[in-house]
Amino acid sequence: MSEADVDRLFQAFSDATRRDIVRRVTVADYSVSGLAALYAMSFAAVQKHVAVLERASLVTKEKRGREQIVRGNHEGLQKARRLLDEYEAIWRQRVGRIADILAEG
Amino acid sequence: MSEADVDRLFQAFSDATRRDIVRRVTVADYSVSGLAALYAMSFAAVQKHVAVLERASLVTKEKRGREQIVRGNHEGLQKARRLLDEYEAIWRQRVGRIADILAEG
DNA sequence: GTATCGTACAACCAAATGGTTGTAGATCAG
DNA sequence: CTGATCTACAACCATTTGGTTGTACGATAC
Repeated sequence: MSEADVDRLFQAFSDATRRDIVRRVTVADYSVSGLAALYAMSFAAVQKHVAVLERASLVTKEKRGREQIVRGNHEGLQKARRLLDEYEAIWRQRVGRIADILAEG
Repeated sequence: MSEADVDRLFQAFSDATRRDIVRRVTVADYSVSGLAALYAMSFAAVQKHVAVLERASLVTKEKRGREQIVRGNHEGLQKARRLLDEYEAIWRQRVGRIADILAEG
């Protein structure tokens, strides 16, 4: 995963509407217009949010008749979690070093 | 934590320079100018990145003489991880429901 | 066929973002 | 005291972001 991919991933999570979309489509299927009905903004605005989530691999779209069904994509979420886990690991290493120093002294 | 706080948190993570700063200051102490020396951009630009990280609770600053020491702040990182864990939990619930339906059928 | 629905996409706009330079205030070294 | 260093912050600029409206087109309903 490139740095640009990571940028897209966290940037996608940095908007409350998009986080809400991710939650909704993980629980149930929604068409784009079904999602748009939930928010106080235009259809086109929601469409753009979905596109941002799609580029970040947090959501997939599947055509069904004239509708486009949006579904949660576990892949993107897992990537984000693994990344934060790496930072956590760096922290634990630091804490470990400090503990070692205290043990020596 | 407000939605705006979450916005700030993920937005702070959505830039490669800022992610690198977080890694660095978790491992060792850096002054702002010490960090600035690492990147091909102006001091002021790095200063702004540090400010973004500070508002997101991913970093703290502490004055030491004329320097400002930047340190990693575990609090923000933990918050981010917990948030992603919530999304993961929603996923597991979904997978569980599907498994139940399959078991019934 | 015609009207409607769901979607895509372009054009536009205001505000935020990520960068710059320049100025000014503290603090430290000599 | 003087000069160098570290930081803060304002002003500015180009690009991106998050929103809007309008247009066009495929799929569905009647």
